[in-house]
Amino acid sequence: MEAPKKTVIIIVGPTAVGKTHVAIEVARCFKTEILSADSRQCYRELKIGVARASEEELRRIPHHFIATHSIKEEVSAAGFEQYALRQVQTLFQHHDQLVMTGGTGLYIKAFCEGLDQIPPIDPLIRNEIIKGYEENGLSWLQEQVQQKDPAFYSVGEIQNPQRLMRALEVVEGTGISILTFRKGEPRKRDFEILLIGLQLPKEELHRNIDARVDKMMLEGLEEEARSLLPWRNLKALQTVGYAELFDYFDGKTSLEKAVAQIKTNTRQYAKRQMTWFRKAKQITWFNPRDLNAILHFVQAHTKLDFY
RNA sequence: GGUGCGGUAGCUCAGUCGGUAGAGCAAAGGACUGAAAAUCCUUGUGUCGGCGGUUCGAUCCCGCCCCACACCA
Repeated sequence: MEAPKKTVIIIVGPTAVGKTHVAIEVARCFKTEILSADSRQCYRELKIGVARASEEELRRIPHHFIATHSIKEEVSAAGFEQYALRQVQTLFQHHDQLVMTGGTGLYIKAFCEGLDQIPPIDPLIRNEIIKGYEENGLSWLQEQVQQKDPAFYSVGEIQNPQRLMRALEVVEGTGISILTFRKGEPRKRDFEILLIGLQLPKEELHRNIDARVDKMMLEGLEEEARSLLPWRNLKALQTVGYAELFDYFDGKTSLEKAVAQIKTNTRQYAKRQMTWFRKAKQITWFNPRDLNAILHFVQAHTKLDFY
């Protein structure tokens, strides 16, 4: 008899839809562990504002990539891919199924299909580019890219500073266009992937978001944000729930308005997540309250692999 | 009660020296390969407070009314 196929059950969906709860129930059902795919919950300094699972939940089911990094470290989609693949190999030694959950679509894509390999870029180059952009603005960036990587400039998003800066650092660091690295061919993985999407009617999701933001404030988000104020410029703190409170600390708005802004920005974030996930055709969608349906679905699919 | 200022998009407001209007934000849709809770792209939205008058034509000018705010009494 063949060994059972290893499967990663991936649970995706917009923020505040109820991924954490469903993931824990699925993991409990299979007596397995959870690998988070969340670009902000991996930072140990961020807790309330990123809706990290509770201490009790984390104790009940082992989690990975939660509070494992510092906001001072550079975490990226490519870094996550490496981390997650390594983690999965280790965990598969004791489990046939693993649960992955998170709202960062790019991280999940990186895990499932892999990103194209691009050589590491000297941080000095990156810093010079950031400095140049901050001092000279978008038009300077555009001129640089147009000059050094005309191929990218003609097809890329030339209004998007982040894309331009990446293209620029790659040509400067490697001597060739970022386009030549982009094969876009999905990598083969030696395990099965089962994609589950969680979805709620928009009004209900918005109510969840509002309620959760209010709860975060009661739990002390303001203090958490205040303690992180010195690091506000780090990439990890370009995050909904913190950036708005920094504005309040600056005296730019009232606390009430800052909280309302957090709710609005969270709704916009959830919308962007849905835009991302909707185009992934392999996802089977469920209402997070239909736990039984989800468990049956998972069971049916993992059992098939035993034949 | 009087005087002043205002009532224009879901919100804040700009504007039309009379030819039925526009920004920002919100919203909706989309993109996404080393910042992705980031970043970027696209797109509406209207009895221009109500009723009359003048005019070929009024959101704009005039009259009355309603509402809001401020000041005076």
